[in-house]
Amino acid sequence: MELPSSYEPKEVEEKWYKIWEDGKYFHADVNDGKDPYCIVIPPPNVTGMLHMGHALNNTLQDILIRWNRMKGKSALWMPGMDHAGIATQNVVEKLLAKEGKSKHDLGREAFEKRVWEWKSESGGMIKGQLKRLGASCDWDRERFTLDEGLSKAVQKVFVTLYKENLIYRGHRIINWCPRCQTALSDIETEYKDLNGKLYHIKYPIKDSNDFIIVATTRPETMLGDTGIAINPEDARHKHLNGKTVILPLMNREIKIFSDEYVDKEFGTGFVKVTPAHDPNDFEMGKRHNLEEINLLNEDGTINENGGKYKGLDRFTARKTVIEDLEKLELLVKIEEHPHSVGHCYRCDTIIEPYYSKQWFVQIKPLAEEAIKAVEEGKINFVPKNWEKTYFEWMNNIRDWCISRQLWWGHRIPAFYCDKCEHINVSETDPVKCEKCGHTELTQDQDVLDTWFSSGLWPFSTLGWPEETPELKKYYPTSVLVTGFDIIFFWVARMIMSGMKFMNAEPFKDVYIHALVRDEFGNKMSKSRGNVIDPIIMMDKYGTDAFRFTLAVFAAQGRDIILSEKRIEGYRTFSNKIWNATRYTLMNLGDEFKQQDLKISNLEIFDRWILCSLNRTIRKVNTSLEEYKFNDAANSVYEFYWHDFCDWYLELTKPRLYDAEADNQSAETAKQVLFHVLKKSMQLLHPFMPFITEEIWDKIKDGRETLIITSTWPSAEKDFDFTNESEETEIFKELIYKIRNIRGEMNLAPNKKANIVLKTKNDKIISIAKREKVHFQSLAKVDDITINADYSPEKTDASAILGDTEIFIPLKGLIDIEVETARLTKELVRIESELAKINGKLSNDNFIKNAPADIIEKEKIKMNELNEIKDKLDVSISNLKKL
RNA sequence: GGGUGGUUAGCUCAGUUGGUUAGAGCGCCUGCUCGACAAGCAGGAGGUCGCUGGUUCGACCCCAGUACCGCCCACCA
Repeated sequence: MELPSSYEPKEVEEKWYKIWEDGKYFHADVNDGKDPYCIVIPPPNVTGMLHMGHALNNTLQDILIRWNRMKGKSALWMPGMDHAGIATQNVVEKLLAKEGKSKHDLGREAFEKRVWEWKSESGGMIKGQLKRLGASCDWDRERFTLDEGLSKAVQKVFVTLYKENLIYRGHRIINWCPRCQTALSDIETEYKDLNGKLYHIKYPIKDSNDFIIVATTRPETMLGDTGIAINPEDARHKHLNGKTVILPLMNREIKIFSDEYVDKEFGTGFVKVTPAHDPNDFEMGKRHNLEEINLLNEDGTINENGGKYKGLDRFTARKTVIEDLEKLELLVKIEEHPHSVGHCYRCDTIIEPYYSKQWFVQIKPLAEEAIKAVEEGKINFVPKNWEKTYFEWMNNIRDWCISRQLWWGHRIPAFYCDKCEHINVSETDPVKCEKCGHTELTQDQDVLDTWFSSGLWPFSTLGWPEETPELKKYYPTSVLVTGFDIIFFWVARMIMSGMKFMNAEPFKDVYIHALVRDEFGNKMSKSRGNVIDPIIMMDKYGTDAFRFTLAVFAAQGRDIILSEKRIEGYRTFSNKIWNATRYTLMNLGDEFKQQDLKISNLEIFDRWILCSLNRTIRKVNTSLEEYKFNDAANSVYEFYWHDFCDWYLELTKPRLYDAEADNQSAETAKQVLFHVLKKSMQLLHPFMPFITEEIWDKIKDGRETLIITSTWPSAEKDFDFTNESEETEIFKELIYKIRNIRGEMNLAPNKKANIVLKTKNDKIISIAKREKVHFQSLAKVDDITINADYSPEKTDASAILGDTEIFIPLKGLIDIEVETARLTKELVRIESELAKINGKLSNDNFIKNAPADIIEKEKIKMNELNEIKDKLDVSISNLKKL
C-alpha cells in the first residue's frame, strides 16, 4: 500500500467527522451498562464565534472524553448553548437599528420572535466550528438554555427558592447600564482604572458666611444630595454636627450628620451623601433616614428631580454643573484623581449605581453548602490553588441581583394581582390571585439573569426536574473544564444549585485552565486586533497539529502564550507520524498478518522499544489522570519521534532491506513495527483524532474505527525489558560518540570509517560484535576492532565512554586543531565536574551527613572521571607531538 | 488596600518528594537528495535558573527579604 509522502489534513478531517457523526459514535447510551464518564460543555453563547479560549477549552474536554471512551467508559459529552440574554439582544437590536427600528417599534412579542428567527438563521455558528475542531459531543442530546425542559427547571428553581424566602424583591442600589438599560449583577460590572477628577465644591452653611468643602468624582450627583456626613471623632468638624447647609444649584437645605463610615484622613472630611446613586451613601441614608432622590432616567439622562438639568445626559450634566458652580464661585479646585470605575461587561458603558426595585437571591445559605462541598473534598479544584479564590469569594458573597430589564430570556414567573397587588409565584402560571381570587394578573416584565439558567446546566441538561435515567447515571458529572474567568459567574453557581437541588455536587473535579494570550503576552481581544483565529490555524496546519499544540501548552497554572510557530512545529509532527506509517506499510508486504508477539523471537531493540512503549503508556495515563495534558502530549511525542522514528525505525532497516537477512528477524521486526504503530495511534488519538483515525483505517485488521475500539493501551508486564533497555542506551551512546567525531571532523557521510574499541567491558564487547550491522548503518562504520591493548596512532581521533576508549584512525584526514579543541572541551567539562566532586568528598560534613549511597555514588563517579581525564590527557598530549 | 501567579538558552516554555552533565520546540551555525519524511537526517553553539541573604553536607527546587511584570477582588467620597 502506497501513501502520499505528506499528510494532507483537509479531506481527512471532513471525511472522518462525518463518519463518526453519522455512525453515532459520539452517542452515549444510558443503557450500555458501562461506567459513566460525563462532562457538560461550558455552553458557548448562541452569538459566539470560536476563539482561542473555546479552542483550548474544548480540545481539553475532547481529549478527556475520547480517552475515557476508549477506556470503555460510557463517555457522555453533553453539548449545548446559552441564550446569552444581553449579548444576543444586543446583536438583534443592532440589526434592527440598521433598519432604522428599535425593539419598541416591534413590541415585545414580535421582538422575541425576531430573536428566535435570528437564532435559527445565524445563531450557533460555533457549533460547526466545534465540529471542525473534532469535538466529539453527543449532539443528539444538544440543549439550549431556553428549551422547554430547561425553562421548566428554571421555573422550578425560582419557585422553590421564592417559597423558601431565598428569592425576594426589593429596592436596592444596583449596577445599571444606561446603554443596555438593565440592571447587572455585581460581577457583571468590570472595574477599570481611569484618570478621573476630584472636584472640590463649596456648600454654604445656612445663616452664616461660612461654608464647607466637599469633594466628589461625580459632581452631577450633588443634585440628589440629601445630607452631609462627617466622622464623629473629627475634631475639626465636630462643632458643625447638626447644622444645615444649602445645597448649591438646587437650593435645598440638607443636614450635617456624623457617621463612622467617613474617613477623617481622606479629602476634606465632609462627604456629600447621595443615597440614590451610591451604595455607601445609600447605607448611610438608611441609618439616618435620608430621602432617596433618584436623578436618572433609565437611559442615563437627568430626570425631573434634577431641576434645570433635566434632559441632559449624565456627562453633559456633569460639565454643566461644573460650569455653573464656577460661575457661582463655588468650585474650589479640580484635582487629578485616578480611580476605578465600573463598566458594563457586555458593552463597556460606564455603569451607574442606581436605586431600583429588583429581584434578588439571598445567597448566603446556598453559599454555605457550596463552601462545604469543596472543603469536604467532594469537589476538587485542579490546580488546587483556585480553591482559595473560590473560598475568598464565597465567604464574602453578596445577594445576587437576578432581574434584567430585557426581553430575551426566562421571564420571571411572578404574577402581580391587579387588584390586591399580591405576588403570585407558582410552578404553573396562575389563573387567579391566590390571595383574593381576582383573575386579572400581570406577569413581571423582567427576565432572569442568563447565569441563573446556566447555573443549573449540569442537571437541567440531564433532564431535571424529571427523574431521568440520564440524571441517575451521569450525575454527578466527572469533571468540569473551564477558565478561571467564570469561576464566580458559573462554577460557583452550579455548585450552589447542585448542592441545593440535587443534594450532590455537580462535578467531582474542576479543571481550571489558563487564558490564551498572544505572543506578546496580551489578552486576545477584538479591540486589540491581536486575535489568532483558530479556524485559520486549522486551515493552515491541520486540526490535529493545532490541538496538539494546545495540549502541549496546557501546563497548569500558567497563561498560554500562543505563537503560530509552535503550531507549525507540530504540523511537522503530523507529517512525521504519517511518514513512519508510510515506512511501515511499505515494508509489511501484502501477506502481512498481525500475530501475537512471541517473546522468544524478540531481539534486543524490539525489547527496548516495547519497554519504552510501556513507559510511555504509563506516563500518558498518570498524566491525564492528573490533568497534565502537556506531560501526556510531550511523552507520546518524545516516544514516537525520538524513540520510534529516530532509532527503532532505523534499526529495522537492515533487517528489512537486506536480502540476506534472517526471515524470522525480518518478520519479528514487522510485527513489532506494526504493534508499536497501532499502540501509538491509540495513544495519540485523544490528541490527534483525525490523522490517527485515518492511519488506523489503513492498518486496522477488523472493521471497527479507532474512536470506539475501546482498547486504550495498557502497559504489558511482559514487555518491561529493563536489561535490554540499558544495553540499548549504551549502544546509543557509542553511536553518538562516533557520530560526534564524524560530525566535528567533517567526515563525508559516504566516507566509511573503521573504529577500534579499546576495552575489557564485556557488555560493550558483546554489543559491538552483535550489532555490527547497525554500527554500519547508523554511524557509517566499516569495521570494528576490539583490542584491549591497542596503542593508538597519533592520528587517531578518540572518544571515551566510561571504561572504554573509541578510536577512529584518520591518518591524513585528521585536523589536529579541531581534534585538540574537541578533546580539550571535553577535558574542561570533566575537570570542572571533578572539581565539584572533590569539593564534596573532601568536605567532612558531607561525609558525615550525606546518605551512604550518595557518597558511594560520588566516589564511583570520581574514579570514572579520573580515568577519563587520564585518557584525555594522553590523547591530547599525543596530538601535540604531531 | 487584600489576595494571587510569574521571572530558567535569542524566542515560547518544561523541570513536586533538595543530590541531573539544568531539558524541549522554534531560531542560529556546519554537513547531508543514503530506498518513510528537506514539514527531513546527522553534528554543534548557546543558560553564574531576576537579585540579596538564610536553612542544609548539598538549593533552579525550601525559607526570608527585594526588584520587575501580570492577573483577580475591594464602597474610599
